[in-house]
Amino acid sequence: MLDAKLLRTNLDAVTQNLARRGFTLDSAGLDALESERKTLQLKVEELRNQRKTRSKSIGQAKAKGEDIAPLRAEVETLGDELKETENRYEENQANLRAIMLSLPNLLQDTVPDGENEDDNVEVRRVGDVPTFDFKPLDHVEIGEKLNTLDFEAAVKLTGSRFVVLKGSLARLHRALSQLMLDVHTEQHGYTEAYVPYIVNDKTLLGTGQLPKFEEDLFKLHHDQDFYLIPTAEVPLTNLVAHSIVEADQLPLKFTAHTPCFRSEAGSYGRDIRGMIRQHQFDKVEMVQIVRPEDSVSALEELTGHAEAILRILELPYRVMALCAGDVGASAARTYDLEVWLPAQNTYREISSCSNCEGFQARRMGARWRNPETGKPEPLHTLNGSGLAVGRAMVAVLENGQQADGSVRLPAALWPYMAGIKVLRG
RNA sequence: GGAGAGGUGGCUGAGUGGUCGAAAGCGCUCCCCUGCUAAGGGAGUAAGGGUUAAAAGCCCUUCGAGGGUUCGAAUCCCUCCUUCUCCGCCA
Repeated sequence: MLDAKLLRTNLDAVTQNLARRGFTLDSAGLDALESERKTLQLKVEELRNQRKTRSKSIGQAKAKGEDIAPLRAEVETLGDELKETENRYEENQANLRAIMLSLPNLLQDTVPDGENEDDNVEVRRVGDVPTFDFKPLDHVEIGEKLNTLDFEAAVKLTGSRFVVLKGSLARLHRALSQLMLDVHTEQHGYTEAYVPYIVNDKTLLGTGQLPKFEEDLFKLHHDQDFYLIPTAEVPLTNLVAHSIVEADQLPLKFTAHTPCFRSEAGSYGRDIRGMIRQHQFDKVEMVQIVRPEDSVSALEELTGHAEAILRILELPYRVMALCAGDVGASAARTYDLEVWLPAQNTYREISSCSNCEGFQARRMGARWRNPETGKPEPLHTLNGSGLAVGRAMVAVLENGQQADGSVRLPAALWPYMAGIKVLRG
């Protein structure tokens, strides 16, 4: 959510900024709603004030034993007018709120121009792309040879876009998430958290998945509005919802390994094959809660933390600065990490690291007490994958494959694999 | 799932349908006193919003959430959420 005051005082600048995303803000309509708001709010408050003072005078008259009947009759009509004005005010508020909740975040000036992912800007490239003296297989074929990847079983159990891992790949999947968690908690200063995988609608509103992106979520049949989490960003970031954090507590850094559930409603044609795009996948997530003045550098740091995992896994990757048209609605700036996948002969997204500034904080009511002003102010939130576990496994398999169908594992994984250094069928 | 008792400010905890945004205590901040320490005295101490160029001031809202009764609700009624105790069930 954007700062309502900014919208009132600087609507043109907001409109221009959002236009970079390709988002058209109906500034005239918003302006009209806003002036209506002002009128109605003043009226409502005036009427409430009258009712309050007169009701008090009734109380006083009663205490003195005077006749209160005429006073009561006077205030009664006031109530009707108040009710009517309040109704109009509430309707206005609901309209304004709906618009406010649907506006995306303002972009930082450093975000490159562009319409879609083709316009993203490569920031750096790390690691050497492996060369093979045979035609590299994709992870599906590798998994079949290892006899550990079973999509048919998943179809039987559930349907498409799920997977069953067995034996060494199930172990590898677990090893990867353990490694990531250990690095973030032991080397990067994150506090590990275990969180609910089901959250309510208010929590999803806080981080910005609702109300606009409900079709991407799995909703439960339940008497409350419960959803499966699409990312641990949701529960982790909302840990500070409706609270005021003392300055000396910042920054807060949380990490969690969770499954993520996405209906991916808008992507039925894409990545049909393999584990790249699933309804359920595991991810180790990092979240930072920081002072506003620290968020720009915190994004660099957090992105570095995700990169560290790729380096440890000896995977070649590149860092992309998302362009204006590709930055998610809650973010002010985003880096994607893309890992090299030999079978696709390209880099594919494996992490997304975003600075959401005060956007989520305002939705969540998450503030810190600024020592300079003594007042509670919105804090800044950041999140990033560190990393998507399934895609990391795909990358390890494809980059480590050998001519005989075996897979060489990076040394960092050996302790987590009971000493196994090479996967064989 | 069944029965019962609660949810009040940073915390503990009073609260009569009317002057209650709310006693008191703790904590915190500032000041005074005390030659250190300890103790004592005084003042202050919620959040959100509006009005304003901004501030001051003034006003509105908030006692778990949402409805209702009433001229007036922390207080009465209804629904929901949640915490605790006992029973049942279960990992």
